[in-house]
Amino acid sequence: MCRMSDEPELPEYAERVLALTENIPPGRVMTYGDVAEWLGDGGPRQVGRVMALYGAPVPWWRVVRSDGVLLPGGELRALGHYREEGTPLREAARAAAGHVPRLDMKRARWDGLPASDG
DNA sequence: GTGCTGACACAGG
DNA sequence: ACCTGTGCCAGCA
Repeated sequence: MCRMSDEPELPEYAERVLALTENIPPGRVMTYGDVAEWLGDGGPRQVGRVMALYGAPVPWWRVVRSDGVLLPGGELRALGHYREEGTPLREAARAAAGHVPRLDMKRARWDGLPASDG
């Protein structure tokens, strides 16, 4: 009822983002924009903020950029999980040259449906 | 209110 | 592969 000022949206929105992040099946990923669109609120930047602030306890590596570029600093950790979960990566011969592999968004992108195989 | 910044997205060079 | 500009939403000085 008499809600004088707006509530802090940090737990509300954050919890939804985190819930969806945990909802993402192994071997699959969602983009920041997809998460925002799936929730029907906020934008990719808000999702990014939530992940940066509260994404620690959740599989944050399953939320990536549309480019498929791994997070700077967490690339090694994320890469370990990807290889562990079998997430489709674009591992070209370049990877051996010292380049960091990117995600194969075409196959790794998840639409939010539990029965979605790809 | 204004301006900058950010785990973003897309188009162009 | 690299950088630039624009659009987007929210937080902060």
